[in-house]
Amino acid sequence: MHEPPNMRFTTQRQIILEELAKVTSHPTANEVYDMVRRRLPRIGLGTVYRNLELMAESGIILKLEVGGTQKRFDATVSPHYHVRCTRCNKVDDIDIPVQQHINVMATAACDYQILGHHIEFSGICDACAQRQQEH
Amino acid sequence: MHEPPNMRFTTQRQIILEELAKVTSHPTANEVYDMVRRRLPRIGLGTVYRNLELMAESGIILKLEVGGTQKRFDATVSPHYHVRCTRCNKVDDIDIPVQQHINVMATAACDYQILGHHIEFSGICDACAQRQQEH
DNA sequence: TTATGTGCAAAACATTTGCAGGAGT
DNA sequence: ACTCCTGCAAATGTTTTGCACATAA
Repeated sequence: MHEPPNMRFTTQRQIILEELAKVTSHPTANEVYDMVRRRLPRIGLGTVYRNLELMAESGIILKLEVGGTQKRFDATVSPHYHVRCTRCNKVDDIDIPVQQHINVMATAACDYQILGHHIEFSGICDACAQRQQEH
Repeated sequence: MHEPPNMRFTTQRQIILEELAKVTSHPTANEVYDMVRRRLPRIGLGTVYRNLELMAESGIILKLEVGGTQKRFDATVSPHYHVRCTRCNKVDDIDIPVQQHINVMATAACDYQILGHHIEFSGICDACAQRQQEH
């Protein structure tokens, strides 16, 4: 495909990555923008989008195209899946060892050259389930 | 959750569903709009969006929130997964029998109440693979 | 008759892009 | 110096919404 482009080590890039690595949530571009703006008040939203995109392309971070309207970003690159709460839209990691198995089955089941996959679970998170019980 | 609302049987609704059922692709709202407009030239794009949303909520059709910028719709409700070509963005069905297995594993692996899941494979479709070979 | 649905246009969002100046290498 | 990057603002693309009129039940 593509070699990572000749990427410069700018303050903006560094701080975006640092802020993303600080959280275990899976923030949207706008949430990253808010976090980064506390340290770099003059940064532009476009810069955040451009850098998240670039870093995702070169595999430094993960871009999640999960349900909902906005894309989300994740500093954890190692393979894992995601659960999204259908009530509050929170996204969490989930780790089940089926990666290989599923790719093999998929390769057998269609005439695509399978490159990978992502599983998105939907469910109700603990907090939302309890809120429901309280009534 | 929710009961299907009291839904009327309108011409627009019927034709949207008919057109969606005609194709095996997974059209975007705008593509559905184009198909339907051949038969109902005065239909509004808003109407198409409202109806696709309503029918998805009541389980008549499937709304796919797959990678890419637009949502896609599918008249096939029975459980199946999807492959998306990373070159041309085409989406096809793929059927592998791992549904149960995966839900059970996920339930054990997190504290969400798992409701379901979707797998999106990414790969290169036949057409794009051949185009590459030709050079 | 009356709640729901429709067409139209505007609004709301999310994301991308053009450009002139700024900063890594 | 020479690119690549940034801030800003405007443009784009997708989806939602307000409203007055139409229509299914």
